[in-house]
Parts: sequence; structure tokens; C-alpha cells
Amino acid sequence: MPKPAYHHGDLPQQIHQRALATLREQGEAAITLRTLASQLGVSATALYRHVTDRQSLLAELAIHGFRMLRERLLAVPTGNDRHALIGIGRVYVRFARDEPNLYRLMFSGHLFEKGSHPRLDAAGLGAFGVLENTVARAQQNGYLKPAPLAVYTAAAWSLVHGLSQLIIDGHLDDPDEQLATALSAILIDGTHTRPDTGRPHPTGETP
Amino acid sequence: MPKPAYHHGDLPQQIHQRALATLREQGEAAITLRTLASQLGVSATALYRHVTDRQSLLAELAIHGFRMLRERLLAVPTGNDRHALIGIGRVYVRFARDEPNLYRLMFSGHLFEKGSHPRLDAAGLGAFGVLENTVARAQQNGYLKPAPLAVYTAAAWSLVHGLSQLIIDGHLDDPDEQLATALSAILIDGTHTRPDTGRPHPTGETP
DNA sequence: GGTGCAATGTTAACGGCGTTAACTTAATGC
DNA sequence: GCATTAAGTTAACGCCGTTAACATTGCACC
Repeated sequence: MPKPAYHHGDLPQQIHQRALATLREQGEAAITLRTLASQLGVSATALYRHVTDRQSLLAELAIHGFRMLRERLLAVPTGNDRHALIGIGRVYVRFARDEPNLYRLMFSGHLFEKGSHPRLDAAGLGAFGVLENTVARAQQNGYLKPAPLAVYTAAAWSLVHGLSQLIIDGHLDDPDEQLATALSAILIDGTHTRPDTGRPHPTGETP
Repeated sequence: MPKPAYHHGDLPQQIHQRALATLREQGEAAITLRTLASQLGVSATALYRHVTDRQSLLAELAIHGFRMLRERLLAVPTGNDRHALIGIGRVYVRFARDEPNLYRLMFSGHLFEKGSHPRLDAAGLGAFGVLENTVARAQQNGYLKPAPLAVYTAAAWSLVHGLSQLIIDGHLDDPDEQLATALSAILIDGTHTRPDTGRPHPTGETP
């Protein structure tokens, strides 16, 4: 077995892991450097060797969250446009429901002065890009009406983001993801060009 | 002129006003009872005669916000269903953009354990009710397809709430409310039954 | 293989916060 | 006029993030 590196072990990773656990269990406000340090059996100021700030630590967690979200979105099958779009919506909302505190942190804009954590911004774009690609592909396939891509992606993102927030804050209930599915479908049915529901990989034909 | 009541004057109102101003200018985190008290020329603990908690004070501000939002939404003309729906969307998003910090507070679910501030929940429902009524009316008028009202309201709320959040957090830009309009229209065009754009007060006819 | 250096960790301390307790002052009700 | 009670005060507790000054450990290099 590898003997523990340096003094403590891999403090950096342990900080991250413990902070993430606390975030999941008790929310962002419960993350304090002092208790975090004591849980790791280390003095409070030791953390500052590996973390510049409480903010930076939170930003790191948010980055982790965006990467998780991105991977989940990437796992949605893309063969059929409609299924892909609805799948993205469902998986997005499911992620928020599975990780409410993490999701809240990721989108707590007041904490992260936009631009002060470039890697965070990049991670956010990374996740958003998957959604954007899905919409773009559906449009290129002719499944969505020709309209500015930015408008469709904004609509899709707003819908799933809003629904996620409302669900995790207890304003809406969606035990079986019926809402997520229905809302995605409503949006799509207002924007697509064909009434079909399952044709994979359309090759240019238009109604 | 009325001489100042009691010791200080109307501390309760002044607390509320000053806190609201700080919220608007610097965000929720900047609201501290100590600086608030010192700004009002009063000791920190004096506030506790009029406010049970920092949380309660914040809840009060949020309530105020929901009432403001409600009034703005009520001012949207209702004569034409489509215009009413789009108007609701625009006004909603405009409110969030006008009062980003207040809006964030209103929907910072992690601060207000749902149920712990009944008046806040009521105020939230009050604002939501306006949106719900608008959707319900459009549906009764036959402008929206018959579908569960809860689904349509959830869709509408999710869309405007998500868009608001994304805008005030800097993820989306919408300088001229074009996005708010376009997104509302997209959602409506997927849910309405008639292609008309301006008939006021339909009286039961269906296509 | 000793040694200097940089990485890592520690204690002490500062200023700020929300909040409680105990006490003082002022207005009101009878 | 006087008791009651509302309104405000000071002192203090415990927590927090963060900085400064100091101690220790492992590694690179001669």
C-alpha cells in the first residue's frame, strides 16, 4: 500500500470530498473551514495551504457539479431528436433533484462574481454546451423550425432550469418526472416541424 | 408634524426600509443586523424588539417582494389571451431584472425552510396565483388546448422563473426583453389552439 | 549523507457576525 | 402618581473567515 504522502495524507482531496459530503447533507451554509478542518483532524489554517478561499472551495465544488451534470447529459441517447431533447430535459431535472444542494450552489450567482472563477465559467459552458448541441443537431436535422439557435437553447435551458429550481425549493412536485417530461414535450411540440415521435436520424426530408 | 413616537421613532419601518435598500444595493449577504442598527443610530440588540431573527427580517423583505411582483402582474391587461400571457411573462422577467437581489432572496429556498414562514408562502402563492389565473382564463376561453392546468402553469412558471434566474446571474442577456417575448411566444405557440394574434374575449367558438 | 529550501502544518490573534442575558429608561394605563 | 410594560443599552458568548508569525517535515542537491 502507498504510504501517506507528506504530513497528513492527501489533504487537498480530502478537503474536497468532505466539503462535498457536507454540502450534500446540509447545504452550502453548513460548510465552514473550521469544522471542515476539525473533521479532518487538522488545524483550521492548514486548509489555506490548499485552498485560497472559502469561495474558491465552493467554486471547486460547483465545477465538480457542472462536470457531473455534463457527463450525465452526454449519456443521453442521441439517435432520435425528440427523444434526445426530452431525455436532456429529464436528465437535467433529475440531476437537480438528486443533488439539490449541489445544484443550488452551481447556480447561486450571488456567490460567484461572474468572471472571478474562469474554470467555473468554463465548466458551466461545458454542461450548457451539451444541451446546446442537442438542440442544434435537432435543428440541423430539420426537426426544429429554423429560428435563432440562441432562442431555442435559451428556451430549453430556462425551462429545465426553472423547473429544477422550483422543484428543489418545494414549489412544485414531480415525483415521477411526469412534469419534466410533459414540459419538455410541450416546448418541443411548439417548436418542431413534424408530428412524428420516433424517426431516428432524419436525412433531410421536410413535410 | 407628528413628533417622533417613543424613543427612536418608527424603528420597525426604518429597519425594513434600510434593510431593503441594502438588499437592493449590495445583496442579501450584506444585510447584517449590526451595521443595520448602527446605520439607524441604534444599538444592535435594539432590533430584536421588532424583529425576531435575521431570517424573519429577510422573510419580511421577501414577502414585500412577492407583493410587489403580484401588483405588477395584476397590472397586465387581460383583454386578449395571447397578449395577457406574453405580458405576464415579460412583466415577470422585467421584475426580476429590475430587482435582482430581491428576486434572488424571494427564491432562495435554502434560506426559508418551507412552512417556517407561512406569510411568506402565502405571499408567494399570491403572486403565483396571478399567473395561474391568466393561464386558467386563457384555457377557459379555449385559447389553450385542454390539458391539466397544473401542467401549463408549471410550464409557464418554470420558463419565466428559469429565464429570470439565468438573466440576473449573467448567463443570458436580454437587453430589450426580446428573449422574454420570444420564449413566451414559443411556449404559447406550442399550446394554443388558434393561430390568431389579437382577438379579445373569445366567447366559446373553437376552430 | 548532510544541508538548505520549500512545502506543509500549528498557535495566536483580529475583527465581524448573530444572539442571549441582565439592566436601564421612557411612555402608557389606571 | 404610580406600576407596568415597551423600547433601548451594555456586556458577553460562541462562531466564523482570515492573517501573521512560527514550527516542522520531506525533498533536491552538493
